[in-house]
Amino acid sequence: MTQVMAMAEMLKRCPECGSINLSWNRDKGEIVCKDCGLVIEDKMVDFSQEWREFDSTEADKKRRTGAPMTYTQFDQGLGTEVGQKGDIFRLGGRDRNKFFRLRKWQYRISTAIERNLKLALAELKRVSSSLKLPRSVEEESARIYTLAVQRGLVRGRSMESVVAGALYAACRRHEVPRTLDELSEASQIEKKEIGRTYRFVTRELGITILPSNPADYIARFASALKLAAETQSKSIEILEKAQKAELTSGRGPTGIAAAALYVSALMHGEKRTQREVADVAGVTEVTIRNRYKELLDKLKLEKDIKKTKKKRRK
DNA sequence: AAGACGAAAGTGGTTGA
DNA sequence: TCAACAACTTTCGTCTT
Repeated sequence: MTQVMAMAEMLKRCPECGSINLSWNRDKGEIVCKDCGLVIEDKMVDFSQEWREFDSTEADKKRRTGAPMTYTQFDQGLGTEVGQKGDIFRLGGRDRNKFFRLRKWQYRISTAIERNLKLALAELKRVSSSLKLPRSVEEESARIYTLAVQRGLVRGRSMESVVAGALYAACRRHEVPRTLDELSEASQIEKKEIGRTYRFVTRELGITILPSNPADYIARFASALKLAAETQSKSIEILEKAQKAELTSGRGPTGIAAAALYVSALMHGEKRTQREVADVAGVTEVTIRNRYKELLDKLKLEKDIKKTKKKRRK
């Protein structure tokens, strides 16, 4: 018993520096150590169940309205079947005919959509869990997918690509950044295909997506590069300045985030090569260089890193 | 030798006629 | 539907450390 408690205690500590000063960003599925900046857990398990059941009596007491309503079940967890029970025998002739018709339609509609959704949601869960996406995003993407199926948007497209598109859209809406590359990796769908269906689905469904913010990527990239919290917050500062200087519009957000990180790493003497930063950000060194150069002349940051390049002549 | 830098050519997507 | 365009990539040669 004491062992269990000891383990639970350890989980609340940063494995890097031992600090207990952790902050948990539920929406992003990240636990961040406020002292050293390490992202301890961006692999969110499943926090959606708020009680535990030790036996069935207890389960019955604690459950409130049965299974939670959820879009990750094909019928949102609330199956409806027309007239299975005894109700029908209480109806007269005409009503009874109407009833049969309804039941037939119900059956047809549900089997067509249901078959598709069952498969698709299984796929969605697979991809989502391999990307360690938080539950809220999974829900959202399942909702988007369901809408897409109901509007017949899947016709002519592969189910998997629509699933990937829905996931990507959900990530963007929840400001849980995952790049197209990561989605592509997890779903085995080509990047451009995901992008295409993503645009198509969001346009058809009228989903508005805010342009993704480079700052959303910082925490994850910084953690992958093992950069200090100080460096991380500095790079966010840089990003804000860059935004004011209109350096961010039209550029790929990952490139900007990568460049900001690269610069702030230099400034704090935590040198990382362009190659390293480029790899975790999924862009090329060239892009980092371009952004980096823009940051330097537009924001006049030269003096801060002068020590590394002192006798450079134009 | 490895990293940083920049030029040139190619790719995929957006936009506007 | 097509062409112009911007952002980004790939590739490669040169310079710096």
